[in-house]
Order: sequence, then C-alpha cells, then structure tokens
Amino acid sequence: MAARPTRKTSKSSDKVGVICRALRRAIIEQALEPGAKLPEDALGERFGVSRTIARHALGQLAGEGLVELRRNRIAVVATPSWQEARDAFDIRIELERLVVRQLAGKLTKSQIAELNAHVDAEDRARGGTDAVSIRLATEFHILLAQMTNSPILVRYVSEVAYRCCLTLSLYSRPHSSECAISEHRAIIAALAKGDEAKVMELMRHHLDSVANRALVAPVPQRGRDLLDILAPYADEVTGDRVVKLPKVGRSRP
Amino acid sequence: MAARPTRKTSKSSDKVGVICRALRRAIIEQALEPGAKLPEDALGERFGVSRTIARHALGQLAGEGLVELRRNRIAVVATPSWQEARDAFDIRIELERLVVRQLAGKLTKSQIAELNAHVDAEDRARGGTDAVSIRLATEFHILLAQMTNSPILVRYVSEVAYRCCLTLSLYSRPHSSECAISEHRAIIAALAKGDEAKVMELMRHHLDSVANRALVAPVPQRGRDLLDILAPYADEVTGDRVVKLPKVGRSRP
DNA sequence: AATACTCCAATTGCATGCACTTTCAGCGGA
DNA sequence: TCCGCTGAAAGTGCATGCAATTGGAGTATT
Repeated sequence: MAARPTRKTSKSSDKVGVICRALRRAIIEQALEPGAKLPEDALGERFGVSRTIARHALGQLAGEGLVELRRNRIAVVATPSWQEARDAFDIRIELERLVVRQLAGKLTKSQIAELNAHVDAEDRARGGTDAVSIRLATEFHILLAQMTNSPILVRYVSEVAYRCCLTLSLYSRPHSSECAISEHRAIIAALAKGDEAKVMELMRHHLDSVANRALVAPVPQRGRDLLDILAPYADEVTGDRVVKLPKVGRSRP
Repeated sequence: MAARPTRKTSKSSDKVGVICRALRRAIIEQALEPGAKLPEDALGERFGVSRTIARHALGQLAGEGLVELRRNRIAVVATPSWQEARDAFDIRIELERLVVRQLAGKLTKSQIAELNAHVDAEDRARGGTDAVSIRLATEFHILLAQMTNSPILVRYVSEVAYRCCLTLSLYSRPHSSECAISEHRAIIAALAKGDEAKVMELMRHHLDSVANRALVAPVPQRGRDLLDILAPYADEVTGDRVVKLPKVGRSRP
C-alpha cells in the first residue's frame, strides 16, 4: 500500500562507492596506467552519473593515494616515485606482520579452507594475464586482513596493498607468480600451525622479495618521469612558467 | 601587460581542505564530541560555502575514519568501539616504531632542536586544558613522522593518531601529560644517540602506556553505545524497524 | 624556422534546485 | 497513560548551470 514508501531501499545505490570500486579495480589491473587522465565528464558519462558523483569518487581515491588531484587540472592515476613505492612496501610489511601475528593459531578450519581455495584460484590463473595474477595475489593479502575482524587494519592493508599494485605496473619486470603462490601456501601452513614468529618472518620475507622483484632499479627515473620531476619546481613559480617543456613523448601521443 | 593571466593562483582556495582541517582540529580538541551531528547545511553556512563543499569535506573525513557517514542520515563524528580503539593503537605502535627506526641517528641538529622546542611547548601547555595537551602530544608524533620525508608514512601516522585522539575523548580518564612529556624527551634523546633498538622499544612502551591509560575498562559499553550496538541489527531489517529504542538520553537533548 | 602571443574549446570549482528519505511532534485509539 | 499513526519539516542524493581556469592550436613576429 501507500504505507510502504521504500520498497527496496536496501539497494542502497551508493553510486560513489560503485565508481570507486570500478576505478580501483581498473587501476590495479593496469587497465588504467599511472598517469592516465580521468576527466570528470568522461567518468560520469561512462558510469551514467553526473560529474558531481564522479568528482566525489575521485576525491575518495585521491584520499587513498591512487589518484592525483591537481587543482583546475584533470585528475590522473597516481604515479608514485620509486622512493614512495619503497616506503609503501616498508609500511605494508609492518602492517601485514601485524595481521599474521594476530591471526596465528586463531584461524578456524573454514577460514583456512577459504584461504586455500583462494590460493588454488591463484594457481589456476597462472596461465592468464599478469594483471589478474597480481590482483589475485593482492586479494589474498586483503583476505587475510579481513580475517582479523579489524576494520581499521583491513582499510590500511587494502590501501597500501593497492598502492603497491600501482607501483608494480610502473617498475616491475614481468611478474612471476610461482614463488608468490608457494609463499602464500607456506604462510597459510604456518598460520594453521600457530607459529607466530615463523609466520611473521615468512610474511616479511615474502613481501620483501615481492618488493625487490618489483623495484628493480635503485632510481632509474625512466621516461616520462621527467615531467613529474620538474612539476614541483614549476609549481613553486607562482605566475609564469619557467620552461615550456619540449615534446618528451607523453605516455602516448 | 595584459599577458599575466593568473597573478596569484597560488592562493589555491582549496575550500574543502580548509573545512577538513577545521573539522579535524575541532574533533581532536573535543570541541566536537563523538556522536556530534554534522549536518551539511550547517557546516556550509558556518564556513560560508555551499553544501556541496561541506559534503565533500565530510566524505574525506569519513575516509579518514573521523566521521561516520550513513546514507540519508546526518553525518556524525565517529564513535569507535573499544575494540576499534585498541586496534588503532596496535597499528599506531607498529607505524611509529617504523618511524623512529628510520629516524634513529639520522636527525640533523636543527631537527632535534625543533623536536625539543615542540616538547617545550607541550610543557608550557601543561597548565591549560586537556584538549590542548592532547593535541600537542599528537602533533609531536606527527612531527616525527614528517621528518621521515615519507608522505605515505605521514598520512597513515596522522590518520591513526587522530583516530586515537578520538578514542581518548571517549574512554580516557583525565589526561596526565607529565609522563608523556618525559617519554617524548627520552625518545628524542635516543633518536639523537642513534640507538635504533632502544628508541623502538621506547616508542612501543610510550604508546602502549598511553593506550592503557586511555582504554581503562576492558569493554564497559558505557551509556549511549547501546544505540550503536543495536544499529547493525536494525539496519539488517530492510523495511520496517524492529524496536523503537526508548529514550536513552542521547548525547544531549 | 623557431619563438611569442592570442583566443577558443575543454575542463574544473562551486552553488543551486528538485526529488526522495528520515525524523519527529502532534493526534487519536486502546 | 501509553502506544501507534500521520503529515510536515529537515536533511540528504544527485543533476544541472554558470563562472573561472587551463591547454593548445593557430597566428603573428623575429
């Protein structure tokens, strides 16, 4: 009757959230490379919402460090420097050691089964693209974090893991997932056994080797980074530009 | 000279940022208690901007965990559960240990002077209100983080420190700043000496004792928490409400 | 040919308006 | 007296419109 004003409000539209998730995924699967432009109009049109919503979503992603938001300029997918990437991994190591410390010996049978199932999926995806492997590997770590039942920890682990994903697409050589997968299995085993010290060390080693495999060159400053290097200097100058950077072949002409 | 289109674009209005900072500060100084309502209209009017901007700012703060955003409802200052507070402190300990690990033995003379000056300020503020003491103590930790030159670390330490501030106002007994201040001094000394292990242990002990002083009761579930406890249950039911919570004396009538 | 200038299209910054949802005071029935 | 109902007020969700800024192609100048 007229007495039921909202029939299925539970469908909480949450358009901003939807767009955030979509963009996040697109970014970590490298469908959107670092530096890719994200105009509000285009996003809005693509997702069937107004600029307002797209804008709001970009704001959230900027808060997570996945998107760079410069005033009056088109938003772009973040391009972390090599040092920032290293910092992100350092933080991630500590956070995820905390995760496994809290989890060691406390997992239920069904949780362990769930973890194993996920790694099986990773295994199955080995034939597919790198992007999918990387996403699945990342989701394994997020799954672990979720099992702590600590929303804050989940948030931070997710964020920093996504950031690390982003850097993989920048600095990584072709991803080799074999070792990552076996290390995931080792971590599950140690968690089940409840060996806290062991699993913390395993996690450190795992993430450290991922980082070292990813961040190959100490500070190579490849290609288009030149633009970003000069950006802060140019921004310092308030009114007029210093040099008009000659053509350096932007990501793609 | 009509050729100078932008005279001082550096005045980047950044209204959203201004509001965020203002609200953040109001929250950590307990001018806005947990649970306080934050209607978009009111904020917009207060800061001389439109609802759009206020809304955007609330979105950012929600991302930082300082504000709770429920669909179609007025935003409120976040009310972390006791467990979330404990989790936040655990994360904070690990992050700040990372900070001092990176900083040990690497501080310049002027940086050490800056830290000492800050603690002096904390000392001077001992006569003032708790709110200011807490804010200064928190800012000491953020200052440390900034000296790592790692934007990511700064962001996470700041966020989690603000969250902890929030919990202090919920669960803390009257703040006694003496020991905190002396511990800050001890940390500076150990940093200057470059004793990495020592300073990491100092930081752990410092934050742990702050947490223990703050989170006194294991899980007392005081007063208005009742509402929050029942909230998820009520939300599960889509259409109609289960019970109409009787008067429980909301924050203030 | 290379550089500087100008102007227009593209895009963001922000406010406002409308539809929908929640809240709550007031009213009527048990 | 207590409970449930109802309608208006308050508040959010979102789209759209306008002003301001930026980027860059085209033109003028050396």
